[in-house]
Amino acid sequence: MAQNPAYEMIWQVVAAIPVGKVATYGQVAELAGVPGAARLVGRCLSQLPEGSRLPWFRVINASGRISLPVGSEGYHRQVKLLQEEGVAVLNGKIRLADFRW
DNA sequence: CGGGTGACTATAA
DNA sequence: TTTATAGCCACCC
Repeated sequence: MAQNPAYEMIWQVVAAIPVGKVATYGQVAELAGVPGAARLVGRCLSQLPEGSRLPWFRVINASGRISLPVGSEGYHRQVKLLQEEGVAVLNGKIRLADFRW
């Protein structure tokens, strides 16, 4: 899929996010060694195959919200998966205590 | 090399 | 709190 090292790093970082916690795109980018490339992270996740084991749902934007269109299938799935891990999602916002920061 | 794009961000109004 | 704007980075024509 990605021959590009940045993508592999991103996947590695996302896979390292602990269960029950979330991280922002910007933070993932930084930890992946490509600070400032938050958009790259989003691009990377958007291209993930559906059956991927990557915990993509643990990645949210800097506002503590899900970056998928509200009401979309992906949005709904992300909320469900997060709540199943104990991450509180109220009014579309992830509880601050669930962030890694 | 130039221009458009996106699951982003920070800042200003 | 919401909307605009302007940077951001890598990718793809």
